[in-house]
Amino acid sequence: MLTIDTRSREPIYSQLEKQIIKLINLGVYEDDSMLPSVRTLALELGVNPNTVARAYKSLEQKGVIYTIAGKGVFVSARELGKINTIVLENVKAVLADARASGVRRDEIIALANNLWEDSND
Amino acid sequence: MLTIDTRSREPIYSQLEKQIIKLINLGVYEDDSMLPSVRTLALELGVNPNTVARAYKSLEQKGVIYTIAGKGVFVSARELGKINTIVLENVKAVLADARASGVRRDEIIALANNLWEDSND
Amino acid sequence: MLTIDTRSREPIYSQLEKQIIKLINLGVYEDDSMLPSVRTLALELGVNPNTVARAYKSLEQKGVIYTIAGKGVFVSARELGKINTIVLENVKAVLADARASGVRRDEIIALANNLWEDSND
Amino acid sequence: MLTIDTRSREPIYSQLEKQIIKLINLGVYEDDSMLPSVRTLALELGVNPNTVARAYKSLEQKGVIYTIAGKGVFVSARELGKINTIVLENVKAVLADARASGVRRDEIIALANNLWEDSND
DNA sequence: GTGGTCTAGACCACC
DNA sequence: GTGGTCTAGACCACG
Repeated sequence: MLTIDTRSREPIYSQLEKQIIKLINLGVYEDDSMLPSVRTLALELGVNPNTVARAYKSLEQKGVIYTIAGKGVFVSARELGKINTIVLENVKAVLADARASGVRRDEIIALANNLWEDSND
Repeated sequence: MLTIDTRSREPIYSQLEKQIIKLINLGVYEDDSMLPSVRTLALELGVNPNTVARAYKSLEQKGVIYTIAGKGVFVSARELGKINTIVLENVKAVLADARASGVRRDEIIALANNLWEDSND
Repeated sequence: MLTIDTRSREPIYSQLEKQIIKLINLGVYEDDSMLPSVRTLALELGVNPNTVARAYKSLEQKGVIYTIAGKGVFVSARELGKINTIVLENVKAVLADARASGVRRDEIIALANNLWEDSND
Repeated sequence: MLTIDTRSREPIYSQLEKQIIKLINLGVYEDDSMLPSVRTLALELGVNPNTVARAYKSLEQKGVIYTIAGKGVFVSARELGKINTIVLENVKAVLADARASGVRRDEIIALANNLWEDSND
């Protein structure tokens, strides 16, 4: 389910964060269900447990998951698009950057229309 | 003209790259005009000359500028939105990711309208 | 009567200790009266019997309760604010720390008034 | 200046956080001055650099310090008792605990008066 | 030089 | 079994 690209410049813990957010958002991980344990996921991905723990901890601070020491890590009840907000913050930063580089609004909109062309939302 | 934020998380050389791209994109630096020398710019911004050199080198690899040894650094002739393409590639990747996480098109458009609200393009 | 929050960061056995101390302090559990058995309480709270036993053992070491093998667990005769002393030791250490950090007395008093605002003691 | 107690149950990184907050609050570390580097402090205290880095990172998230990668860690400009607020949060949690254990308000106030007896604030 | 990331272990507390 | 803390290293990016 989860995959990482060790050759990417993006830190592994950051890749994990994004993917877990995605899976929660898509409903693959349901509310209050337990996520893979730190050790299990680390073994599965071939990375160090510390790296997985770091991703989990960061997500906990964002309120996406909660941990019970000695029990496991669980999905927080999803509040009204809370996770969406997190994802959009990232997009916003990139768009602000693009704007600062001289990109025009219609270029962004064209890009969005292109990417979402086969969907109705 | 050029400013940097030493406290930002973004590397200085990267900030420089973006700003120079923007200025070229806006026509402030015209085709084949000379950019400030490494030493001049470094002095002006109070940063290490190596940092400026790095930004110039990276821009050269992207085909945005070219250097003539002993002469200076110059703006490459702008081909149809070539620079834009570079910037937009990054945006596209992020948007594709957002879509995969369940973000809707209208959320992106709202974001774009918000960021460009005080401009006409 | 006793409740625990399984999601809290505080260990369950510790939550139990505090609550039992409170109930004794308030006179709900009177001197030499018997506390619920380990098994009963564990069943009632839905926690592991080991966890309840640990709380009881800790309280016994503090002299708050005593056990008679084969009989049950009982409340020790309360000596003049003995239990309070245990709790207050912890508070004192934290307050001393706060003072060393530059916190003023009136800030502490305001905090206390705030927390006890709906009570008369 | 900074000391740790490796025998304490309190995590080293947490001890460091508190002490650094204290020193900043007392003005020992001034605004925008650089804190000891991760490696330096780790060597000085005889702990692992990761442990010091963890304390710094946590303080950064609280807005107490800021880091410039490759440069160092610096004290954030102190805003109106912002740090005080952090310290008081800790006190508040302990007092709430004490209240739940049956401690009365006047006991806390007596304790405060006792600790601050030789000061006028 | 600085901080950031990561590995490969270890021991502990909790349940 | 679980997560939390910590050590002793390593390599990288930045300036």
